[in-house]
Amino acid sequence: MTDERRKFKREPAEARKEALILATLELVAENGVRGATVRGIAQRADVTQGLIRHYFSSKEELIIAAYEHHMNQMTDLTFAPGAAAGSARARLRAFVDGSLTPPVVDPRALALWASFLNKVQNDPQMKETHERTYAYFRDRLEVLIAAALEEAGRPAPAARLRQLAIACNAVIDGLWLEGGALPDAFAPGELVEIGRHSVAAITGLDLMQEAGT
Amino acid sequence: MTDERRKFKREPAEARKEALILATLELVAENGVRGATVRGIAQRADVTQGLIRHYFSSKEELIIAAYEHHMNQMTDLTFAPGAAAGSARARLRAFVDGSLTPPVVDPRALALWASFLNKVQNDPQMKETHERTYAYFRDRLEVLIAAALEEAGRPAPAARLRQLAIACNAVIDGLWLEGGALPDAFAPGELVEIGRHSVAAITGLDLMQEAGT
DNA sequence: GGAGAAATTATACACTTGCATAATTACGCG
DNA sequence: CGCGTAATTATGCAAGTGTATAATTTCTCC
Repeated sequence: MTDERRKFKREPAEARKEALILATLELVAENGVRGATVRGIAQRADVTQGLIRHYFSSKEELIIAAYEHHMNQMTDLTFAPGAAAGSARARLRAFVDGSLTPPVVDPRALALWASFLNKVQNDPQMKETHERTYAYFRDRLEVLIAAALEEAGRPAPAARLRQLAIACNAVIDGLWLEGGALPDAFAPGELVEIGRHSVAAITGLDLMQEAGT
Repeated sequence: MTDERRKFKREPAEARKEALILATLELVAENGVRGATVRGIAQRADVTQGLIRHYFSSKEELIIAAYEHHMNQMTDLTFAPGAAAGSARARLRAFVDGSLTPPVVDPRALALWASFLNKVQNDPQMKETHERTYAYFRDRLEVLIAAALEEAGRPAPAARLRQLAIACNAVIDGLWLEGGALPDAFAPGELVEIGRHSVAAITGLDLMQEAGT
């Protein structure tokens, strides 16, 4: 007798957990946190609903795990590209480019952000993850701007650096938001071009020329 | 016999509808669209749940009515302040100020935006309302920028105007978002100052001096 | 190959949800 | 005043929710 029709297959714990988390993110993006039901998640991950309880002690815990997974992925996607670049100006440009290109700019990413917002504001653990990630982004951007200004021979005081970082972060966030909300409203590369121009105008740096070592 | 303990009071239809819509917006902001239950809305509006069916044929219809009410209010709040101002530069500055001051910048407004996003992307009617409002904002901003540039003796071609409007809209949206997400992270007036500086830097216009006729 | 343990499924339960329908109540109008 | 109509409440229902627990199945190890 062949076991070809065995009723299920055992999987390594980490793989199953990740599959459940990915299914959760899909459904949260499509239907919001409350719309991502335990049964729906199980179906999307090709398991029965009972299994979720075996890996996560509650739906709440699964949601939190999914949120942290998503935030880590977004961070990696944003900072991976420019890590190796040479000049501060080139790294700043790489940061802008990475933040305004798929898969960071993406309807699904925006939907996830919006869906999680409510829970982020209420749940202390998720709030902590959110604020940490946000501070990480903005601090890193501020350091990049400071280095690029220094490099250009025009260092700026801390108070001004803070304002520049807030402004550049805002324009990037705004473009990210609009690119995700209206994917067809912008030509390929248009967001990057506008983002570069805007950051350049705000900081007074030249981000347009390609050579950057 | 005094009727002091009569079990309910009749209200004009419009007043009751608005009360239900306001209660809906409260709950949507707090718990998301799915978290805003018919029973919760009725309780918040001090009626029993059956009454909702009397004024709205379904929860869906109530949600759509609430969304349109909210969008209209946001539009009014943004454009009312600067309508009467004199020079184009002053009107542009009033637009920036209005967009970056409470009650436009507000955690509740951000929560509503995020909560509605999912439904906006799926429901055609809500999508239409959203895109119309968004286009109205950006077109109006583009017209303001065009007039201010003209006024300053530096008219710009259409393609550049489009990019300037997208960029300015993005920085305003981004600051609006961050002000709503982290209300305590910014000093009063700080967002307006950063917003003015950023729009000024992007467009090359001077928005800082106060006199504006 | 077969026992033991862990992964997975199957089933059940109490609760909430939106909606429908019947029963009351208030209030204008003769 | 009292009658009728519409606003409002009261009650019920079928479907969906998260979670708990029992029943199976797979796989490892000897």
